[in-house]
Amino acid sequence: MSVMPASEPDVVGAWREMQARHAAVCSALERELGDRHGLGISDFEVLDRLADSPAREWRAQDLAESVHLSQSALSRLVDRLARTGLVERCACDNDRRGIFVLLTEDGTRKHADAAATHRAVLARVLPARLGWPTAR
Amino acid sequence: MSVMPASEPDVVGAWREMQARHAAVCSALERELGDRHGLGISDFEVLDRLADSPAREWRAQDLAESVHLSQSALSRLVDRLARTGLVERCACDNDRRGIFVLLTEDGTRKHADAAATHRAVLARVLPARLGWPTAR
DNA sequence: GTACATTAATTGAGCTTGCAAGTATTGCTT
DNA sequence: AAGCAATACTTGCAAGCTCAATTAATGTAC
Repeated sequence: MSVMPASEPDVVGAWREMQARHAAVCSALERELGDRHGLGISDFEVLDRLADSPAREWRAQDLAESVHLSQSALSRLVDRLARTGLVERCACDNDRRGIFVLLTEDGTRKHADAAATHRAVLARVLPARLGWPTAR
Repeated sequence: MSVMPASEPDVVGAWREMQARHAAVCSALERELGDRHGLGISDFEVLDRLADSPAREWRAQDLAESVHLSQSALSRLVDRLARTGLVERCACDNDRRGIFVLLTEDGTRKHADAAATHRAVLARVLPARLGWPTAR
């Protein structure tokens, strides 16, 4: 089967395992964040970045990079979050091309609730396969 | 900030790192498999499962589970691959609800070409971050 | 052997995403 | 300061995905 020298790590096997774990975590997060809080994964990630920040605000482009989305996807995601009142767009006076995205009070509460679910899901399903340094 | 006991592994940090790695690998694979072979990631995964199999054929449902897609996504994916002649649908006589998906000659060649790119990309970008047991 | 639940695949509808093009602003070069 | 490339965001559009409903075949209970 394998043509690769035995000294090479099985990079394809590692990738398949990572895909499996990633899919399992995403599907669990999507379901639980969705059912319990009405959030998608990307929604949560954005709220989470904003909540991490002392000022609770980020430049749109930095946010996009941080959550691994294209600028266009992030723009529409912010639309949706703003429409439900969880974030606000805010012009930035230094550079009037850019915008700040900032967490509202509602967004802060929503994030606090969802973060508990998020951690619980991760703790349950992330280490649930062999091969990962599950610690302790 | 963190409310968790210090003995717990940083599951959120591990998840963020995994998302970053996953995104990097997917974007590199998407670009290179697309540019060089006209395949998307899911396309390649399906061809890869078929090529692995001694009979070069799989039941559609097993394929869906193996590549972490819904039945409907797989059905349409097989449509696309069949339309370009890389796989064929084949009724299975035991259970006439099901179908076999089987790799054509063209599909076999396409897979062999693409697999080289696939391994090269994985070897380049998968271990390219710290924290993974990248092996000796 | 007829009715009913279950399973396999397909189809319809809606959503999220990325790419490419468009708009507005900034900054560099002359 | 005028022109032009680069940057930040938004919008049009097409691709791919999931969920729910549908169609077809199987198996089970009576």
